Amino acid sequence: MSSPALRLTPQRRAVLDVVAESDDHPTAGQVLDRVRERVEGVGAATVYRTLALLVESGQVAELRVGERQALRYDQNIHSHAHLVCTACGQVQDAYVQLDAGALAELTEKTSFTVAGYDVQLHGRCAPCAAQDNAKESAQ
Amino acid sequence: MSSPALRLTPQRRAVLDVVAESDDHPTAGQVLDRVRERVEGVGAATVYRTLALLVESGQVAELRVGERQALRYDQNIHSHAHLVCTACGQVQDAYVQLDAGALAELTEKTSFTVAGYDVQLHGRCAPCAAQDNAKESAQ
DNA sequence: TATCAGTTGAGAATTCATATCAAGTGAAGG
DNA sequence: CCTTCACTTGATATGAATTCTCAACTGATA
Repeated sequence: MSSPALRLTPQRRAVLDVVAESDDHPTAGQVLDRVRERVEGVGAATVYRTLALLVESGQVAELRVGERQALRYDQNIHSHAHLVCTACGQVQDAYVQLDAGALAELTEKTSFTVAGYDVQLHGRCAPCAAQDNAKESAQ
Repeated sequence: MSSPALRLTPQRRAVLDVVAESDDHPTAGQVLDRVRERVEGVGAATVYRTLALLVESGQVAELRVGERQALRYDQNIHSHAHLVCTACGQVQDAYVQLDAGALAELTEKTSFTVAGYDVQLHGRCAPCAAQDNAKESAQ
């Protein structure tokens, strides 16, 4: 019952690389596209399976964000915040620390073991906000 | 072009009531089940439509959380945090404020207009944490 | 070289959510 | 009281994302 011999196949290597090199929080579909640019004929199932493995082993973070459903993947596994533009759907990283004291207090009060957190700030990115203003004054 | 006369039908009333009385962040499917306990034969489309209306009018918050996909709905529309158990998927409320100063600084640095935020803390709820420990010592 | 657990890709199957559309409903005016 | 018409509804079709199934493939090991 030692380690179950996980193989680092070309497909897995490609998924790993694509995620590591992406800082735009790609969806599984986008990862699939990018993987296929490197290795021909990779199946969707393989990419989904590999992403699940990476998430399970803590090498990649899974993000649920934006107006629509698709999950997104983040190579930054440290707790951090995401700025989500509700107009264009773009997601960018941000750093907002939660107060450690408040977290400790929370843990004590709720007996919930906090492993990490994700702060999602939603609003408008600069370009979309500008566009909004333009539209508003045009009316 | 005055108010488009939104009718408060029995179906809508039921959805409204169900959400207002639920503090477990039900998914749309769960809302549908609960609504059907009150009003027979309600269609799924009606519940989805009504939930969308409620979200749009700001009476209900939409949550994207948990291991699986389905959206969840929250009758608590004030900015608050959610403790998400990564083992059982349970979601409970928590109160963790973001530092206003940090937010202001962020807005300035990124020119991102923040409309609101959602803090998701993930980890294990007390029962699941206990189960983990039990399993671990059993090995 | 035979074996076998681990992997893969195609396609089917699921799940969640939204779109379509004909039929139902009720308020307002005649 | 009856007609009209905008608003609703529910069945069903549709669509997107994800997972499942399974036969074929691969490579380390005996």
